Amino acid sequence: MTLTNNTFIGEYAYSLDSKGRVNIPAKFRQSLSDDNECTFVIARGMDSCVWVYPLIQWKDIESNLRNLSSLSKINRTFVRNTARYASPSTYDKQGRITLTPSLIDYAGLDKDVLIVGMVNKIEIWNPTRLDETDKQNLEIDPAAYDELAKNIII
Amino acid sequence: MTLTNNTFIGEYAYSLDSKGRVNIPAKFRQSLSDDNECTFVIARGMDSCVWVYPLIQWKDIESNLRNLSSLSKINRTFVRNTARYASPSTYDKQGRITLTPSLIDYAGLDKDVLIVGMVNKIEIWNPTRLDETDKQNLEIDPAAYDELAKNIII
DNA sequence: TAAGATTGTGGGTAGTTGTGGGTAATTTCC
DNA sequence: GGAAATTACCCACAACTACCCACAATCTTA
Repeated sequence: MTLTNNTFIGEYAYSLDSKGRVNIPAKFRQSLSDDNECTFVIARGMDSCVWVYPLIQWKDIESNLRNLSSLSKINRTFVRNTARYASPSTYDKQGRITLTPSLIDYAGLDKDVLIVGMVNKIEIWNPTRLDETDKQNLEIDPAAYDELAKNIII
Repeated sequence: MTLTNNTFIGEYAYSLDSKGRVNIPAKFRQSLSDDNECTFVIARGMDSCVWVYPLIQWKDIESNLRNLSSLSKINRTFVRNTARYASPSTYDKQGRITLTPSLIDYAGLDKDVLIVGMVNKIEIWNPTRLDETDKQNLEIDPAAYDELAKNIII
């Protein structure tokens, strides 16, 4: 069975080895379209996790960044913060990508990691941190959910 | 793996040697298209860092500058400030470009430097100064930042 | 149920990359 | 014109990365 291309759902408990490699779940790899050339772009997530984009998805972001003139200070800051911690990573014959030490540190990753499908991208979490984040989000403003409900049918 | 040509992302901690040479990260060199003839143009950044453009990207900028009429004072100032400190630099067999003493001084570069991919160009920073700049940017108007983020799906 | 294929994990090796320094060619200045 | 300084080119080494192979656990299929 195959879902839509470049679409990721589900959760997997995998491990990060001593060389900073994590396996990308086979189902996720199968979902990757060929024009991605087996490559993801890893970046800082907005929560304390690692974001993993399919290459072509990232190229979209990149072309938006390219159109921001560096004359404006806010543009420079935005481009820098976005591009700085991003890097491409092609998976090896075993299906693993290599994370940078900087990202491992940022997300506080240890041996055991949780890989979460986020539809258009993938998140890599330290399980403990995800628990904590979940707890905080229980207190989410119900009004915000209502606002969201206007935009999405579930 | 091949990303888009002349596109630079990621952050690298490299060093400036006694001869004023810095390595251009291998990934950045691989991204350079052939028509650049292994040449960058180095210039003063708008923050206190060095900007490094691929040659053909710089040629674009030059032709934009050419279209600014010198009748306007702000144009004259802008063109002068941009052109004045710029100079081409071809990398050697080890992949290093040589910075001018003037630019090293301007960016306050020491032995340890941080190389940052800014999509269409590269920045070379004194790590301490980048930290300071980051802190100042925290005070940036969040509304303006959000506005920017709204137009880019990340 | 058993055999085969696939998937996740660990480690070894060869090639690449970053860094320092040396030498020859070129330029500058007296 | 010659000496000094600067620049460009080359070599060497250490650290790192990407690639390869091996194995065990899981899933699939006959």
